[in-house]
Amino acid sequence: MIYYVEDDDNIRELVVYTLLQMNMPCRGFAEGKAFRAAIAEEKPDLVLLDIMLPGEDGMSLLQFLRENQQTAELPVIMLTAKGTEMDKVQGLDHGADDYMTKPFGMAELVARIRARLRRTAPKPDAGLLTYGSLTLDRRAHKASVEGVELPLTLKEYDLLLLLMENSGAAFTREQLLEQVWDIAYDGGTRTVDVHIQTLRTKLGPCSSMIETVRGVGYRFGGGQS
Amino acid sequence: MIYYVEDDDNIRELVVYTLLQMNMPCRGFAEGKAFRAAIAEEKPDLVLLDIMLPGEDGMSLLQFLRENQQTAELPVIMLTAKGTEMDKVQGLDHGADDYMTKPFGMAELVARIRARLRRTAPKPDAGLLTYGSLTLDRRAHKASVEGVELPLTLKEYDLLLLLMENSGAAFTREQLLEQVWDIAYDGGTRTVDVHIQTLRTKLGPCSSMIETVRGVGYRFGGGQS
DNA sequence: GAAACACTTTACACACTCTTTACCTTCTCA
DNA sequence: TGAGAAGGTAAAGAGTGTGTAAAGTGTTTC
Repeated sequence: MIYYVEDDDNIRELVVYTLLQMNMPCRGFAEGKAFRAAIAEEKPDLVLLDIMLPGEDGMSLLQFLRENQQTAELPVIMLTAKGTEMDKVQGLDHGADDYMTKPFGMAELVARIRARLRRTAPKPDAGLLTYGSLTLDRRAHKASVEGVELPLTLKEYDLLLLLMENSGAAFTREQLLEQVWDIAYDGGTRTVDVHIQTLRTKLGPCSSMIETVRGVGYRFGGGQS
Repeated sequence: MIYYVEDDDNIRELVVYTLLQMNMPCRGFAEGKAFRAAIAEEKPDLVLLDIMLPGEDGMSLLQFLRENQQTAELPVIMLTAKGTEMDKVQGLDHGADDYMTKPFGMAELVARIRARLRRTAPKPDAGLLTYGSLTLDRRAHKASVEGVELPLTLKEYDLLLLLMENSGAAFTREQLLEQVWDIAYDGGTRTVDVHIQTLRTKLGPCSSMIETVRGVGYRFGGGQS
């Protein structure tokens, strides 16, 4: 959610409309009071501030945001007609993350907003593969069922990882040997079967997630992620 | 430390000189190759990139930075003569954090650099990493268990720091060698194991915080911070 | 120049993991 | 329904990885 404080109705509505079009939830405020009230209720992901406002100006709103712990880290972009270098330096040094002068291009505004949000966006669960109550954490290199860590060995982990990464896809024993073991298929070995077996045992309630594809090999899950 | 890639000697020297005046350590590079070499040796806190360079252009340098885990999070400001809105949008969407067009004012550049660094700067208490009764103080460069200082050697400290900074993440011996020792994996060496061993001994009651991930390497803590 | 210290290498033992083997169960198709 | 094929399961030997101690190498300090 983006909050935008701007007293000029035309500009405000144009920007709000554009952002909504770009799939960026957004609320406009004509002056500081309503903005403060909204901030108290819900924290946005980013704030766009005009500097020259009737009553309380943007600079003091910025200061207000920075002084409160809850909002001190919010990305703020100043959006204003005051365009001298002094103004920009002052805005940035007061804690703004970016400073754009009117008239500004919508595409650039959106790009700058994205650049800011990119930094604050929570990392996309880096390396977590989840399927039902089974979770595999690549970062920590471990798997768990219902929050309980599974004591997987290296090959078991690699095998489960490969299967989960390609959930729904069936693998032949040959493919599994090549990708997990890094060796060429050497004919009749039951190694894969044995590892699948121990994996299933350790998975407990989730053991049925590894399905046998008779005559072919194995597959993880039904297909939905 | 700030790295600045710019082929125009006059501009580069002017900027470098100004930044140094402002007490911002800075190194200039005339082209991508020297820059890449420097990056491999030491990571800067921020990168200033010109787009139009002889040989490899700034955009591809930006991409290079973003693709490598070690540099993916570095703040990057593009600094260029290409000033159409399209150029800016392209630069920002490729992962730049800011985009300034020449000619730019030095004061504004410095203000924008400060704004970026403000975000990445270590938080006031970020010098302290705590996990249970184990505390590591980066500022003082020492660690303690239950308030008692541990007599760690340099490598032991670096190793513990890396592990604690990435609590919950599993590292291979190879990664540890590269990041703590700054050397490429040379095959069968047990150096890491030995250091982990001495670390564990010194950690005493906290020795179990360093977990062995069999077949992979080591991991600090269970994952919760 | 010797002592102290940090770091690396080496060596060995133990424990765990992997693979093989053998036997059993289940499924398929004539 | 029965033979053969495919997969499940258990156990044991082979193989590998890690803990640990101790020796070796290099650097700093006095």
